[in-house]
Formats: sequence, C-alpha cells, structure tokens
Amino acid sequence: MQITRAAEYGVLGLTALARRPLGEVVMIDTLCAEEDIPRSFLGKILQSLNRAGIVRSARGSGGGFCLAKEPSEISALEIIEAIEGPISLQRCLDEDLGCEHSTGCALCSLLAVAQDRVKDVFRTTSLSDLTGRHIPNGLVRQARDRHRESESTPPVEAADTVTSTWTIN
Amino acid sequence: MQITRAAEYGVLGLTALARRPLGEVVMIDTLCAEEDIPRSFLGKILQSLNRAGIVRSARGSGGGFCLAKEPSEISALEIIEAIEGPISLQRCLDEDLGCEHSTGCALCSLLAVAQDRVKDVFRTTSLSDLTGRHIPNGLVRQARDRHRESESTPPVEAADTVTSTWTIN
DNA sequence: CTCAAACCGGACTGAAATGATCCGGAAAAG
DNA sequence: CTTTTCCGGATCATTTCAGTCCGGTTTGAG
Ligand code: FES
Ligand code: FES
Repeated sequence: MQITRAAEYGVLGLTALARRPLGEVVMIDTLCAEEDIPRSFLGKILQSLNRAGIVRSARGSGGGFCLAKEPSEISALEIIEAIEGPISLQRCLDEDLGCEHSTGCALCSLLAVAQDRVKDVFRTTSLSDLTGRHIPNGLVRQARDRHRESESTPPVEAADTVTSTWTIN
Repeated sequence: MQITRAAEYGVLGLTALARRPLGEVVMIDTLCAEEDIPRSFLGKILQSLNRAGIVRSARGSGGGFCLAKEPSEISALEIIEAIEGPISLQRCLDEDLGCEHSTGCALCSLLAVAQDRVKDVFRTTSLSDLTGRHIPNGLVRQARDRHRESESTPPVEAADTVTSTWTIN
C-alpha cells in the first residue's frame, strides 16, 4: 500500500527541474545533489520519464535533462504511472484477467472506488503545484556550505519563510 | 501500491461470517471452502482479527469463529488495518520520524491527501455494505455439486445447513 | 578525427516483504 | 483422557524493491 521510492525520487527530481526555466538542461549529478537521491537510481528513473515524454534527454558533453512540457501541464498521475506503471490497489483491478473470487465481487468494487479517489487526487495535482512549497534539504545544505565557505557572501533567502499550507478543493 | 492478499482474504472471510446470523460459530475449514482461501493462511489472518476484537474465537470441538459485533458496526478500514497495520501511502506519513527530503515536503502533502481519501472510503464502508451482492465462487461450486449429487442419490440432510444453537458470550 | 562527457539500457545483486506452510501446544467438549 | 479446534512462533519459497555496474551509444569540443 505504499508508493515506491522510484516514484518518490521521480517526483522530487522533477520538482528540481521545474524550479528552473523551461528548457534548461541539467545533469543527473546536479539533480541528485539537490534532492539527495542515489545517482544511478535517478538515472534509471529519468529514463522512464524520458520514454514517457515527460522529460527530454541530451547526450554528450553539455547534456542532461529538461522538462518536455510546462510544469503546469504535467500531472502527478502521469509522473507516478510513468514510473510505477498503472496505479492499481489490487490485482483484480489490473484490467486484464478477472479474479477467481467472485463475479460480482464486493471487495473489488470497494477498492475500485478507493483507487479512483487516489487517481483523482494525483490527476488534479500538477508539477507546478508541487514546486512552490518544496525546499529540498540538498539545496538547504548547499546554501549553508556556501555561506560557511565565504562569510562575505550573504545567505540565500531563508528556507523557513515559506508558510503555504496545502489545499486541494 | 496494492492491498495484500492477507487483507483481501480477511475481508472475504468476514463477508462469509457476516452472511450468517450474528453469533453463529464457524470453523476455519468451512470459511476456506466457501471463499477459496488457503486454510492455514486464513487461520493466521483470523488470529489478527481476533486480537483486534473484530471476531471472537472458540477452541475445542464445536469451536470456530464468529463476528464480535454487528456487520454494520465493522468498517473496512478496521478490518484492513487490523491485518496490514495502519494504512500509509508513504514512509514519511507513518507518524513517527520525519523524512530526510525536506521540511515542508510537497510530495508528502500530496500523498497525505490521497491517503485520507482512501481511508475515508474504507471508513465509510461497513462489512454489511460488502456482504449483499457478493456471491463467492466457493459457494457457487458447492451448490452445483450438491445439485449434481442429488440427481443420482436421494436427498440427504445437508450437513452444512445444521446451525449451532449456542453463541459465545 | 579523436576523445571525453553524458545518457542508454540490460544484467545483476542484496535485502526486505509477501504468501504460505508446519508443528508443537493449549483449551474446550464429551 | 481423547478428540477437536484454535494459538503462535518458526520456517520457507517467491517476488518485489532498491540500487549498482558496466559496456555501448550519442554528442560536442578541440
Ligand atoms: S474479484 Fe478478485 S477480489 Fe474481487
Ligand atoms: S518528507 Fe519524505 S518525501 Fe516528503
């Protein structure tokens, strides 16, 4: 009943991309450093997102990844399903072969409803909804390190001034 | 992102109990036959449900299980959480230690909303809601077998129609 | 043209969760 | 005292998860 780490990392990695101007190409290493994600794992995940048309990749020197569309055009559902495959709360809801338990199964009906609710939440949340309020620890640490390194440089805007609360209508 | 088989079997087993008058004691074997569930697995699951106060067990000959409350008083959420533990769509929502990613994490907020929706659906569905339209394959097969048998042999007093007359206090 | 930078993608691995079984033990009925 | 039935801990096989590795391919710079 849990989202996988791959999906978690995927969403987080994309917020890092979405924090930049659309089209800016960023290397995996940069994204990993910002979001504290194992590098080779994020590589794999970005491959899936590339195949799904959510990011675009560029090889060779100067290469990396950028978003393929506006963050507001990318739903959390797209992202998660690109990584984990279709969301399904139960094997019987997987759209291929029915279950052995019963023809008009009450359990399946219940789980189908729950599954729809989840997908609704994910579908109606875009990447841009996720980007604003999220300040990854990786970035915070980088800012701190920069500050400690040269006392002359003023610190970046404090992370804890962000106070927005979550609402989904 | 899936419910476990244990939870699935648990709900199904309880619908089998709920199909009977409250307080009727049924053996594991009977439930397994009706719902097509591996016997020793259902045994384990019923232990959890017993500890959670959803069913009551009776040992010794004539023993078995019965519901501890009215089916309308048992929510799907209760059942599932008794078996799987608290529902959580992500480790950061597990109510103990926060996550390493970020203090005001957007992903967690999103998943918290989705999780609430799921729990709402489960909470507002009772066992009696599930019982009505569910006709397990096990029962269907038993009916078919009885019918086929009675074509060749005179009808015998069906053993499984005998209802015990006592209840667990 | 050559080389280094960067992603591609399949094979692989260790660890954990899942699905299920087994068996000795305890309680209740007869 | 014996049978029946559940208890509960140990055990086990399989699958999934989380993550790594490495040779291959593409690209750009010099
Ligand atoms: S049909 Fe498979 S559990 Fe409902
Ligand atoms: S704090 Fe853990 S993913 Fe949000």
